[in-house]
Amino acid sequence: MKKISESAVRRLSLYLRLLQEADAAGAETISSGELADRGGTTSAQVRKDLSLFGSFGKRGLGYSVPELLSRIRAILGLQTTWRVALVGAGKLGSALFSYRDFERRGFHIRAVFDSDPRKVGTTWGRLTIRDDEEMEDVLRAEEIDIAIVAVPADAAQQVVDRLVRCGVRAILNFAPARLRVPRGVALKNVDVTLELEGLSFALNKA
Amino acid sequence: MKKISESAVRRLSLYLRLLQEADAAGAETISSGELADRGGTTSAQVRKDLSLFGSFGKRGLGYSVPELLSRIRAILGLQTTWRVALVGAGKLGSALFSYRDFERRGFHIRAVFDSDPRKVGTTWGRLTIRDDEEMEDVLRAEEIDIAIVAVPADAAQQVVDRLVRCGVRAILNFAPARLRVPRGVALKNVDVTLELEGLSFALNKA
DNA sequence: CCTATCTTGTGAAGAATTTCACAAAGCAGG
DNA sequence: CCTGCTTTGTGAAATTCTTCACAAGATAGG
Repeated sequence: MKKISESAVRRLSLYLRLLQEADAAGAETISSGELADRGGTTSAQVRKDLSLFGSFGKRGLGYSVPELLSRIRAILGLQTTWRVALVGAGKLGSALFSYRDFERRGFHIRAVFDSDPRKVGTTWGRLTIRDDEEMEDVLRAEEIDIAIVAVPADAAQQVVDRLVRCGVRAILNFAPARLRVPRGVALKNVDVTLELEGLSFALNKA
Repeated sequence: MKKISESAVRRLSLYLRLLQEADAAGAETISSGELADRGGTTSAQVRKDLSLFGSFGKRGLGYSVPELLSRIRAILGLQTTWRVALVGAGKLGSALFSYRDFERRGFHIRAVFDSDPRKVGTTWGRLTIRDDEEMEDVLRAEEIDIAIVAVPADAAQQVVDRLVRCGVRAILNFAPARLRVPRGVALKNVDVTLELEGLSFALNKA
């Protein structure tokens, strides 16, 4: 299969959200132009992105909202629910844990870890915070697919190494650090400072 | 001046962090190759990125760490401290508020807003949470440069409109929504669900 | 001063991504 | 069934971004 660029995947994710909104608003069909307007891109871009995976529209009519929804869900692998572990039970971990949107979109948090003995054993909702040392057992028992790393930067590489050793193949990292993972492990970074610096650049330039 | 791509700016931000690490480790000079290795890119990319803004290195020697640090800081506009407002005093807002790294990097939170009357008036450290309605006065009094939006998706556009009306020209949005801002206002989105969906795609494909 | 060794800065080549533009397909109305 | 209007899917063109490759500057050692 062709190589799909990261930006194309991001846009698919965006289209998915726009389609959900259109669906909730009762729309039956939607055109590439409408998707483009709402998503801040161009109709040609929308069609190109979709054409990477097949042809889902009807000429003259546009796309069926429910069909395109389910096509994109299938492309993104969102038809199963993913089992997620959260590493780091600090403020950020807590905020992510109680963010209900994940659940709604099929990302279920099944385990929480922290290395601080004062936190280990306390409960968050239905979950008990486990010690980092228990990671291997818990990850395998819970069949975790994806890990979210919300620990300080200087602990992040160690945590990631352990996750990889335990067989986790997708990691979302919030620590401001450039992490090494072996080929075959997907890693995404959310780096807020970096985004703020991007804004600083824009302000500085203007 | 040439147009600078968003990815180039992100990389500069990354180089800055790597340089800070190298500086802390006592390095006097660093080569494009070393920066590339640590940053996961190539030496040619590093040199191209830097060459967009000038020539800061010495042939045969590499770059002076302190000099390159201060050059990149200047490029990114990080020599002043930026005055930041946080809109939304929920869990995420709270986590962002207590993230000490922002302060250290020159982003000072000077105001916190929420629309919930039960939160308004309570204090977070040295700051009192203000009502959204007070935004205009407070933003002008505090000379806010950058706003961080951490409110639910359905409130985000309204908040952004108000911020823009109050003269804010840089916004970091955490709500899962595609927001409209007029030309001249810089907007960055941090969208965790989108990143998770990217991981889902990677897992699904493999 | 001369040679050997680095490493930068940068045109030019190459790759990837986005935009253009249009034939083909579908519908509506007569 | 024909005409007019719409919107897709997609090669080709244009643009943007990355990598290559090498001349030229800088140092060190003799």
